[in-house]
Amino acid sequence: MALMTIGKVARAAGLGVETVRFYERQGLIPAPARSEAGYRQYRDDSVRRLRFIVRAKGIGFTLHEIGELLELQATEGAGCANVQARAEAKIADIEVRIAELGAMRRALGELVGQCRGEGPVSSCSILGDALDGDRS
Amino acid sequence: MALMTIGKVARAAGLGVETVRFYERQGLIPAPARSEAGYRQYRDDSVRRLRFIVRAKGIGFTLHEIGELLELQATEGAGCANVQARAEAKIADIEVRIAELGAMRRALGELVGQCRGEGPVSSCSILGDALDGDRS
DNA sequence: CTTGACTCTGTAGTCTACTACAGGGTTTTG
DNA sequence: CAAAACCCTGTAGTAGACTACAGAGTCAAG
Repeated sequence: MALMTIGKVARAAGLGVETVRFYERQGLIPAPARSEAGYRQYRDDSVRRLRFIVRAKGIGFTLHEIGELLELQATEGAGCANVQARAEAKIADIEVRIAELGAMRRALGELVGQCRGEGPVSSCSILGDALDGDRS
Repeated sequence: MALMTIGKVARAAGLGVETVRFYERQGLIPAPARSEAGYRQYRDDSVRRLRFIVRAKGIGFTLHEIGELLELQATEGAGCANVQARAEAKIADIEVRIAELGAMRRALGELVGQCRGEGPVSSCSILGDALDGDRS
């Protein structure tokens, strides 16, 4: 399983062939070696990289942000401080998202709790309250 | 501050006028009352609703999902069980997102930890490892 | 009472992230 | 050794979420 065609990496990563080529055009994955006939030849670390992209996308990162995350990983020797700073910024970003998702989950939890049975659903405005209440 | 024009709600919510009209077309906010001249007249709860949309969007919900969240809140009396089920599904959804963001944050944290100083950044591949390692 | 800021409807353009051909060559398999 | 299944490049179309006019009416300050 040393080298595989685009169809195989795509399937392994759960993507379409066109999407893999698209990611290559976007610079998210490096252009792979080519066979004599011009076929792309991938090694299995490409699958890892593609899976990473899929997961990051699922979490809500844009392709551009994913590109940044991948660069963090790739940046060689020099600019370690830079890499670190960017990683920290990303972490802060993620923590904000987590906190806000937590607030939303709590609000929905309360909604479910109060909705128990067949009440008048009048308290469903909790949702809005809990979520737009504090903003500072 | 009983009634305001679209420009004012837009500014209060941190959006453009066109975007507010767009959200109305999409059914995310109700069509407001109109002045004699046909101007939209908003009450300040519109600002809350718009801010909710902005925040939910920031967290990574699509407009469609936001519409669903807002419906949960709005559904009157009947269909409480339905509302509950949908809220629970949304909670499960949110928890998955939180977990994945947590994994990503931990991975980035490790990256930052190891990158401390000015090492050769060779260990930066942690990023990939931690994130695509477990998938079952 | 004019001028500039604001609003209206409606349509069209932009950006992101794909997705789908067209038209052609290559590899594999029955 | 065909025929199916793949791969190639390049272009164009789609869906979501805006964003920007055009052309016209309205309101508020000086």
